[in-house]
Amino acid sequence: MKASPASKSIAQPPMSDRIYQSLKWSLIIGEYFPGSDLSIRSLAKKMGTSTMPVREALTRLASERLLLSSVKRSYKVAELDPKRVADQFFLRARLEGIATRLAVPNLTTEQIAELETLASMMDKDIEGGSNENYIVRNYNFHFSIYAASQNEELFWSIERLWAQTGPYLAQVVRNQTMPDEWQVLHSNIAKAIKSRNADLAAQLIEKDISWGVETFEAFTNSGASK
Amino acid sequence: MKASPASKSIAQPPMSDRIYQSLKWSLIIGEYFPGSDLSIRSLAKKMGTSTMPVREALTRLASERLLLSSVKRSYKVAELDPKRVADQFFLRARLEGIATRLAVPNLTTEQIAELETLASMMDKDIEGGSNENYIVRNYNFHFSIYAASQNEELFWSIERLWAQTGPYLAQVVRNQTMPDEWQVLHSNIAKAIKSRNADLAAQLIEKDISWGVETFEAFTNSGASK
DNA sequence: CGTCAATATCTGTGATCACTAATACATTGA
DNA sequence: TCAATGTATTAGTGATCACAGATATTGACG
Repeated sequence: MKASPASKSIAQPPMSDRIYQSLKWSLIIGEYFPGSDLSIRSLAKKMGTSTMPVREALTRLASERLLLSSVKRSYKVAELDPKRVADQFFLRARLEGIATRLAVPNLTTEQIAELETLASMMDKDIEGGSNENYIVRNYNFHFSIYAASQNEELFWSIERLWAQTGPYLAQVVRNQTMPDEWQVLHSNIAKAIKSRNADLAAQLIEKDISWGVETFEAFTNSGASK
Repeated sequence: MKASPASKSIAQPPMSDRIYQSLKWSLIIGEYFPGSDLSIRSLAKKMGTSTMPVREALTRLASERLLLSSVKRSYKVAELDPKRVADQFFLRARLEGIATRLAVPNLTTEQIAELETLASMMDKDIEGGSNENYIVRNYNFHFSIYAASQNEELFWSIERLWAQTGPYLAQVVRNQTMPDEWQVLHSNIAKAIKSRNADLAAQLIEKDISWGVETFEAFTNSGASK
């Protein structure tokens, strides 16, 4: 890693990239709700740029199926659709299981220690009801594992799915108290990884994801589906 | 459904979309080689449009990791990288296996009959050495199966991977005679589906994909890697 | 004849404008 | 009172221009 190449400015990434990343992250952590409209001009105004880079960011997100582009009307987050959400969580379970299996032998003892501290902090987040912290730590926990799979395409595919299921998370989880059963789940995953039991770790990860489908069914059956 | 709103034109999809689809298909069928440069202006000239829609198409493709956008230099197809290609084929094998397992119970007898005729035509393509036809029919064969999985996200993920591995195909396969072992492979897949043996079908699909890794290893070991 | 610097010619990026289509709302008619 | 219609607003799309950075070319000098 060498010193900064540019002489004067710190060579920021292109504006369109920054907007793209920012929006993607907002989707992942559930800042946007299903059905939300995202207009080019209003976003451009908010970000203090022209419409061009915003438009580029939105077309990219739509191309990755993270947003919908209605024919001539504004870009929007997909509406909550049972079949679609089920498909996405099914894929997540498979891919994240695969990634975990690949990762277990690769994770260093330092990385596993970090996972353990993260897991215990997440337990505290659940007790304290701080959903915001939990969501970010949950992302970090999972994706440090998936990064260790050392398969970039796999990592990217999973992150894409998180961005797709994020708005669902916003709708269902963000304003609820988290069930106690979630406690120790991530600690157990860390434990399984520590003992280098790839099958168990993958199994637990898939179980962690299955709550999504279950919570969703409970959610739609309760008549909350608008 | 009312009459066409526009008085003269048939409401074509946006130019940027058409360019995007066209380029993606070119990638899938291996028309571009690893390392190829794709400049906005030259493509715009070739397509008879302004730079704008081309630029949009290219940023979308780059966002899906189908192209690379070098810092300030033109967009390009990724160079052949053993690790990367291996990762992609690994993922393809997993995802296409999953899709096949889901698809087998869903495929109608008519669809299976179509798969059988496609398979026999592919056998003839191999005998006749018509790689071009084989490539397109191979796409149709595989993706009629994956469509029957009825999981759009899965379908899309697989198609994305095909677009990523397409240029590799262009480099390695396009100008070679196809090995005889490929014969009957797809017929066997169709047969397994017909007998509703999902496990066997998935196994054969994964085997069909594994040639990619093997051929690649043979290719790189032969010193052909530039 | 070789090396290096100046420059000309690409590249993508971002801003601005013109255009068409779709929505919202008010006006008008029955 | 309600429905149909027309208009104003707002949406994304595409073209054009200005700009900065990277490469390739060319020229001069050692």
